[in-house]
Amino acid sequence: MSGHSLSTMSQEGSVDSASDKALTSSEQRQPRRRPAQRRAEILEAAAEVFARKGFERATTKEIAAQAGVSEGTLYNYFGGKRDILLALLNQMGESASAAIARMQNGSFEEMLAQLLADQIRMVHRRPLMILLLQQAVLDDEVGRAFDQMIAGLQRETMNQFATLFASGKLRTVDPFVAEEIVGSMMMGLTIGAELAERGWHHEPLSPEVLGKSVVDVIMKGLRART
Amino acid sequence: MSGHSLSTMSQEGSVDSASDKALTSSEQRQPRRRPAQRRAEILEAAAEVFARKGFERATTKEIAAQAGVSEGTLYNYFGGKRDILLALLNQMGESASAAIARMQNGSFEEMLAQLLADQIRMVHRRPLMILLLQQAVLDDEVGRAFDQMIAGLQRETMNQFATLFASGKLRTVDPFVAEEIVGSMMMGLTIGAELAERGWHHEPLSPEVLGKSVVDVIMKGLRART
Amino acid sequence: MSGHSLSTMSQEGSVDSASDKALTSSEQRQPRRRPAQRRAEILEAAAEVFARKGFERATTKEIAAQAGVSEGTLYNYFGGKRDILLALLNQMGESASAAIARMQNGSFEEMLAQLLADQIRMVHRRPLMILLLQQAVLDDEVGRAFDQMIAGLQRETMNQFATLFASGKLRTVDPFVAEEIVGSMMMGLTIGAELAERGWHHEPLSPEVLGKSVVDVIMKGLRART
Amino acid sequence: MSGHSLSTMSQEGSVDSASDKALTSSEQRQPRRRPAQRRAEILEAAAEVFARKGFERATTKEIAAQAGVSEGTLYNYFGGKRDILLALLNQMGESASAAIARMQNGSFEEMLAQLLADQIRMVHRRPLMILLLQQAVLDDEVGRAFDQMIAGLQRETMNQFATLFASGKLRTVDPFVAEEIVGSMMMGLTIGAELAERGWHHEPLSPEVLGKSVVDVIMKGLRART
DNA sequence: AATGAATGAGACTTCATTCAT
DNA sequence: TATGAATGAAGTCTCATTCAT
Repeated sequence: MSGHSLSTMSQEGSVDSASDKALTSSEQRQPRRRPAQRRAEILEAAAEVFARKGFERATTKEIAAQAGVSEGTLYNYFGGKRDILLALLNQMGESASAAIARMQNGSFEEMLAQLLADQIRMVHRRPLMILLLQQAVLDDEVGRAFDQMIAGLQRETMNQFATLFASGKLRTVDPFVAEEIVGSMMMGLTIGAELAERGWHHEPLSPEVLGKSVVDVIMKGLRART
Repeated sequence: MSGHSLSTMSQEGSVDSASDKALTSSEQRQPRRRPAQRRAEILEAAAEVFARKGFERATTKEIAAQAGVSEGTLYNYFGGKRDILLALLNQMGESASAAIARMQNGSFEEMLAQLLADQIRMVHRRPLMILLLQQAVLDDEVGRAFDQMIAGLQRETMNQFATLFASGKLRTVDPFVAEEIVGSMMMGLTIGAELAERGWHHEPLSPEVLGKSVVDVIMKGLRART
Repeated sequence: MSGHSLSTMSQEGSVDSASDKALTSSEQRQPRRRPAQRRAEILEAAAEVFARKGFERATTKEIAAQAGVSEGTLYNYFGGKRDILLALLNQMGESASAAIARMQNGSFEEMLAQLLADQIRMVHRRPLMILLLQQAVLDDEVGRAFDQMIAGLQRETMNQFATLFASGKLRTVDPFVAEEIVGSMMMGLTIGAELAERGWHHEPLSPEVLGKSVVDVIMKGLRART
Repeated sequence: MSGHSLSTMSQEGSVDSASDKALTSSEQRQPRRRPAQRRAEILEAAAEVFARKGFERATTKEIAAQAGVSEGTLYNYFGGKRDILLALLNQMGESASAAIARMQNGSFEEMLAQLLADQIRMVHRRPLMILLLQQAVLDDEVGRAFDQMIAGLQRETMNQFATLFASGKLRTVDPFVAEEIVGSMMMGLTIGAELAERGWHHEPLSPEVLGKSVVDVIMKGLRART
């Protein structure tokens, strides 16, 4: 995969199970709360606002309101708006790593299909891929964090490709081209999923069906004999 | 193609053949100049600044400086910053349409490869795909313009797929899935090309080679018999 | 003089003659104006607000209001609040230099008396010495500018002392101590003048009388034979 | 002395003899401690932070950290940041009074020299004179406290001057001018000492040497016959 | 008595847009 | 038509102070 590929950052799981988040704004003052939980709430709120408004147009005021805290409180947990984005990115990176680690069993095809499905689920939960791409490209530090987030995935697929090549099961395709194809496909489908999630034209295809079909076509194409 | 696909918006041709494009800001007073040319210069400058700073962070001041005009002058040609982006998008849409119209000859494979190569060239010239995606998603009017830009391409590929299906040359794959695959691949490769253009990790692959290889793999995969 | 001495920064003269400054706030929009004049008006307003509120408590809003412009306009002329202070300091430094250059004639006593009187007049016009001391001590860049402002004066008095010593007209006092005495006296009187200007206890003494008396005492003290 | 003169606020003595003063912030939980001591620690910490950052830029957070307590605790001992400054000022005033009371023996010259040396030592320990001047000028209540701090000194020197005049030992100089000279000299030297303490240019002169020389020159100057 | 999370007013600054020249 | 000074709304961030624990 070639740098722009993407990861399997899925279920954060642990963090935002708190369903009592929505204590919107009526209390005088937020009661004390476990800092880790408050932090997670802010991240969740930020994800929501970022997805809706983009990074620049998302205001700290709105993030705070969404999180049900005052604006100043944000700065007790994060250095600033940009830091919130970075924290979000790291959080996503960690769950991506966890998801990859959790996988490692079936065939290459199955693995790819699963990665793809994870991507699509992730984007369903947090349609932030386009925003992250944009910020990664504009802000070096975000870029680095974004890179790191996808590094594991990239390493994994590359390893698998190496094995397949060694076993002669792929026809003569430049392995970098193969990598590029798979990576681009993932990126493209992820973007597509985000657009679908946002109501762009078509029904979102089921992650499982789509993942399986796409991988099937790609792998058939890579294996085909001339 | 499924809504998020992308187009062949390539050579604007008309606009920047002018070799005096790089008149960044030195002239004392803009000599007489055809308004259309002035407009094109502003668009060119805006594309450059948008690519470098993103939409929100690009300031009208910087665009004006890059175009070698004063800030006020921008408003003699465009309604505002957002209008400049829309104009840019329309300009790109028009050249995409022109490119598609110019094409229509070879096989489906050749056509796809050419579309892909066009995309990559376009992104090389104006690495704005990520920005446009982001703005399209955030701003309805940009979204509509973006959609329109890719509509022609989408229609065209869909037609071709229909023909292929009718001729029984594709194996049993849901045509929407096929469309999704091709569209996603294009989107993914375009994003990849923009990232490469911005120095992201790998050498940019040659548009021609990449286009051909990718299309070959995809079509083989779509044709393969079970 | 020993580093903390101070200068003869007096009449800016040219700049703020504009008596039409007080076009307080009724117009829709400030008409165009010669930038240099607008700049000087802002400096004048800032001096006034700084003197009244101190640096930190002076708000850009109040400076703008005092100058009769909008807040944003400040930033067309200066990089920020701190830059306004630096500009003020430089302006004062320049008039101090000019005042010193204009002087160079009479005896050492006359010169000192004149420097002192200048100081007191300066502080009468802009009671900013205490503020400048504080900021010079807290902010390196202000410190440097402050230093530079007094460098000329320091050099001048040191030269004069050297001459007096060479001619044996001063009794055996460490020249650095002499310098310290004169410098401290100037600083102390300047502070005293600022306090008086601010209504601190006593009537402000006339610059001329005070300058003459003080210098007389000091020089008598320095010349006295054991 | 003329209002702006300054005092001999020297060794607080009682307060910080405690050698555990430097308990910056390491203890886990403040063990039992006499409230008066805790108060003194906070004042000490505040002095340090005020000297380093100025009054406005000193944050309660930093003062608390420096004192090794939590922010909230500050408010158990003081009404607020401003109150801490006032308490500090009063503390300094008290030790100044004590120092004056302790003195009263030698000649006028000796007394002046000692006052001066005290000043310089005080500023060495707490370089806050400039800050206090600034705040005294901006805040009426601080101004009053500052005034009170120097009132004793002022009274004392004025008395001495009256005696000297009565004895005909001073030549015909307006007693107010004499007072102004001595007061200004003290203020000037104190400022100079603070600047030196802060690394401003020259080596700090020894308090004793400087005090003696300065007083010698001044008194000679005041005594000189025409 | 001590803590430190929460608050929110208000500071500085940016920038798209307007409009007198 | 071109200019760029002026505007002011809105954004990010700071920090003294409060108060539940």
